[in-house]
Amino acid sequence: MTNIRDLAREANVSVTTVSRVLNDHPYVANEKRQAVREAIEKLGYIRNQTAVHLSTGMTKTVGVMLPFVDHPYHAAILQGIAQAAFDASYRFLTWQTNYVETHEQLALDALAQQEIDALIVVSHSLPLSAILSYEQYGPIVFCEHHEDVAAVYIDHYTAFQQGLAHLRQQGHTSIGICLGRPDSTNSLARKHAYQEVVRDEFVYEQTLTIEDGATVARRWMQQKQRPTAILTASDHVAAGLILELRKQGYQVPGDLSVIGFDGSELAEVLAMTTIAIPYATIGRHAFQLTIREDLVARPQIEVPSAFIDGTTVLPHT
Amino acid sequence: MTNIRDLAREANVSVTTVSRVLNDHPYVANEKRQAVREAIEKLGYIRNQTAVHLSTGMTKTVGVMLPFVDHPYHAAILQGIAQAAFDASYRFLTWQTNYVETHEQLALDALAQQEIDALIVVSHSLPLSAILSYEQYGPIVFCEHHEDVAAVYIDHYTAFQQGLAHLRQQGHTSIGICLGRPDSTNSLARKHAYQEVVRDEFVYEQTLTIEDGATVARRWMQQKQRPTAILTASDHVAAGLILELRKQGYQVPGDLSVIGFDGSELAEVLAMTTIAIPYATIGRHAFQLTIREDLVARPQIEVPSAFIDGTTVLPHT
DNA sequence: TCTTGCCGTGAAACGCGTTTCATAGCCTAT
DNA sequence: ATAGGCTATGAAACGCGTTTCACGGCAAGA
Repeated sequence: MTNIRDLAREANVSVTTVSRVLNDHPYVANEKRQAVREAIEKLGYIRNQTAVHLSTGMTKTVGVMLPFVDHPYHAAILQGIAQAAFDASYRFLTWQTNYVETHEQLALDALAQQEIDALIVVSHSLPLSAILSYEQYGPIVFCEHHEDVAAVYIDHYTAFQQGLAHLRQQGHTSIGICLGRPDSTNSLARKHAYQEVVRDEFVYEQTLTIEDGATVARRWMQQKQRPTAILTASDHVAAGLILELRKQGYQVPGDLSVIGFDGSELAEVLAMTTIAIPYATIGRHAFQLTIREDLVARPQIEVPSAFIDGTTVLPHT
Repeated sequence: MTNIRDLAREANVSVTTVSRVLNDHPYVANEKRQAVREAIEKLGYIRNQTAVHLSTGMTKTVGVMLPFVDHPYHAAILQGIAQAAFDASYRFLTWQTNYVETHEQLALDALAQQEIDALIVVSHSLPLSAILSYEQYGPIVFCEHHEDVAAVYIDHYTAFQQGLAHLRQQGHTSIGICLGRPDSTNSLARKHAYQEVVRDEFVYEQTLTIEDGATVARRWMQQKQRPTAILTASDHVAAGLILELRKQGYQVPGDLSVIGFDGSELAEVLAMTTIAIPYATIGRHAFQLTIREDLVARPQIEVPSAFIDGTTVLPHT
């Protein structure tokens, strides 16, 4: 592998000058610049990025801590990160944690070990304080709302309120909700909005996938006391719920009104009533925060959700 | 930042000994090992990974070139890669290329610049030869079948044959297919299987998403000459097709039989007839190939597809 | 004419962990 | 008694690009 010292020798200049040419520094005479370029061509030089990283103390790489890369919600955020990182000539390393704390720890270690310049935490299981103690090593941005932390988030409390308000407006009083991990930041906000207005609780927890939605459908069918409407925490869960019910001969929204959450393609093709979340935008903002100068001020960005009226809610009679 | 020279001074040993302790090399006396450990503790030393990378000439990182991180098919492969990489203590960098050649090039550059040790090409737009010319810089593994290239793939020709055979067995003679990018390796194999047995062609191209499936439905509804069955290249396209048709009052499989492709959760909840592909397995194998000693032999791994009988195909009468 | 100030260039230090090579003590097999 | 092998340790080289600092030259402003 030829290095810049070889180039310097070949072009009869110092390594400093070679470095300047490589980095487009202006203080290089045209003939020397030319000579260096020829040497690069002749020797087939390729810059060693690792050496650049060590020398500059930056890797131009951000880490992403997220539980699953193949769940639609997380993948959508990842896509936003990928796009913004690309635009800024950054790369991103992904830690798929499955919510296992020791795996999350590895992403934090990478930050401390200067393998990444900053970390985006999409969702986590470790306590917030444990994560924040690594802020000394580099910027950490969250995709969930926490006090006094750099974050880009949607207000799940208000979003759920919107959904609940719509159902109550349609005359529903017996309303159920599907949540993901019961103690996640988002679930707590959702449950909060729910418990404020609902007397008889129907809470289905641990619902993340289409299959989980189908499971909720089966549970609902067996219940003596049933809600007349269900607000879910994801379009996929809602889709599983709807499709399983229809498969079993029930009517949606005739027998059960359903509201999704995400605003995915799946919701669109099912003409589902849902709450749209701009996930890619969250990812983009999250990345941009990591490279923002004023990150020490721990900026917070709230992105809006949008209620989308579809055909999976009917007035309760 | 304290470094190993600080540690050496603090522990009264040489940097070599410190390095040995850090790497669990056996030739270190217990007292010295202990002294170094105490120095690490006292000074709060954290290994600089970038320096390790430069020194060893390895990054323990593989690159993944793929068009989209948020499409189910690619995300599923990514998930397999993530898992296998994790198990081997590797990391992975993702290049989301959108099939733009200049973006694909960046992943190749990263390989040449020693930013990654190996590259997994999930899907590409650049000519094969252009990609292979970078093999001199490190292992390259494909997730598509190509002659004389390290690859893990499924036989799309045979998989499609299976689907077509099933439809013909059910009496369908007027059969359509949905393809993704028309000239991709996979599409060509599929078209090949199709054209071998079908006389009147109904080929719907550029179908990748649920929405695209809905679009196919609308086209189908307007056609005078219609196929009685459609074989798709993804469950999502099939789902869009099915749901849109049902929304418009058509019967699936009464009016149109549909076969999906992927074996996704979505297919399951729709009880869709489909062809299951173990995408995560593909990802895992692909990663494992990158670190295989005998990669120069360009091993090929074919993973099997499985026909799944569902409820979206009826005999043609 | 003298002081600034910018241009252009290079030697050397810097970032930091790993690895090679030489050295020395000690034990075992011959 | 001696050659060979293993343990233990450190100096120095290595991987390689960036950056600081010092210096000479030249032009513009005082």
